[in-house]
Amino acid sequence: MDIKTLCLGILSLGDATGYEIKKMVAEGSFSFFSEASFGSIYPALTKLTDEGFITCRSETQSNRPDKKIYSLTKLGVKELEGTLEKSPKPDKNRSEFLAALLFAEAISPNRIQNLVDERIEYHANQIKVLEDLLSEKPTGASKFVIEYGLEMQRAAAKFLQENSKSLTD
Amino acid sequence: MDIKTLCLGILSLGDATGYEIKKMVAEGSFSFFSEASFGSIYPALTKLTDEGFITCRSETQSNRPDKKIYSLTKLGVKELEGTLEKSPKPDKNRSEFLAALLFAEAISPNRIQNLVDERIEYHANQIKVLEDLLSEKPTGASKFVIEYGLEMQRAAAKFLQENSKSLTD
DNA sequence: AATTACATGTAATCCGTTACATGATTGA
DNA sequence: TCAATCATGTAACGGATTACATGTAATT
Repeated sequence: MDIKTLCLGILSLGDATGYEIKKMVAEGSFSFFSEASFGSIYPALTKLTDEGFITCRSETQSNRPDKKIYSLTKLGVKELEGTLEKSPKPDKNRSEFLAALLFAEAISPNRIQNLVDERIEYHANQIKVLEDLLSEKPTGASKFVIEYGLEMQRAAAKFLQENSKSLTD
Repeated sequence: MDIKTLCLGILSLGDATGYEIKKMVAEGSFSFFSEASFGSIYPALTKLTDEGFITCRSETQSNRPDKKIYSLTKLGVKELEGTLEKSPKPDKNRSEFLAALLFAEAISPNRIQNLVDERIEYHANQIKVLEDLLSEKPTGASKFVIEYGLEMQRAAAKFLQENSKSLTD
């Protein structure tokens, strides 16, 4: 999913500024399947405005740049609908941990137990973050996505705990 | 993980040509956490050779370009060891499916059931692919990684089946 | 007859990050 | 006092994909 679609989608949930979009992508339920920096979000919003998919109104502020609040237009809704009709692309899961396991086997076998231990802690952290998000009582798809993430983290942690000994002996 | 490290790691499992590395990354147990195209693999191998981390011997073939078989050097082993000492970076999981769910809720709610159905089929396919890999009787970390992937796919499919109704009502 | 597998490599292009530029306010 | 939050935006740079270039042999 490109950043323009991501912005369109986030704006479908409500008006927002570029700064707010960045925050949602960095911290909210989006953070588990997407990333984006200011350097890509701001230009995307400008382009989407030029294309007529969103509009922008400015809110004057003292001591800092004007807030630019973006809203979806009817054309933008159509565009997003069109995108949603297409089948989502397969997931991209990139795990340095799994790669490290494969390579450590030959190169430094004594590192493996260590990698697994670190990983279990990693999952514990991820679970904590997701539980915090859940405690804010999200509803609908948002809740579903967070619970999905939680389930995946728990399944991964469980698998590690039950099977890691097969790696070290 | 950058492509140079990926090549180094794959070569730690045994000598290989660029073409073979590409195949492993596209089809083997690597395909579930990494990607790379010829356009990045060939230049990476050239660079690694220049840096002394791998060596290259050519095998003449009739009717097609010489096979260039790469091997890790001692320096390359050290380099890989150094990389493995560092903690792996957090996973990157990008799922257009999850994003589509969040956005479809507002824009085309009647698409949701459809998305979920497609997704269940997607998992079924992934499971088939992984089971095929398992049927080749891998061992060690390779087996572990494939079983890990299987477990994740099954957990995802199960979650969907048990919770998707909360999305549509 | 057409596609896939084999086998390597370069160039154009895209997409995105990082760093830079600017600057006030609030909390630790 | 130092970091973080708020707020936008551009330019340099990097990393990787796609398409191009070349050509045989086996399979469908």
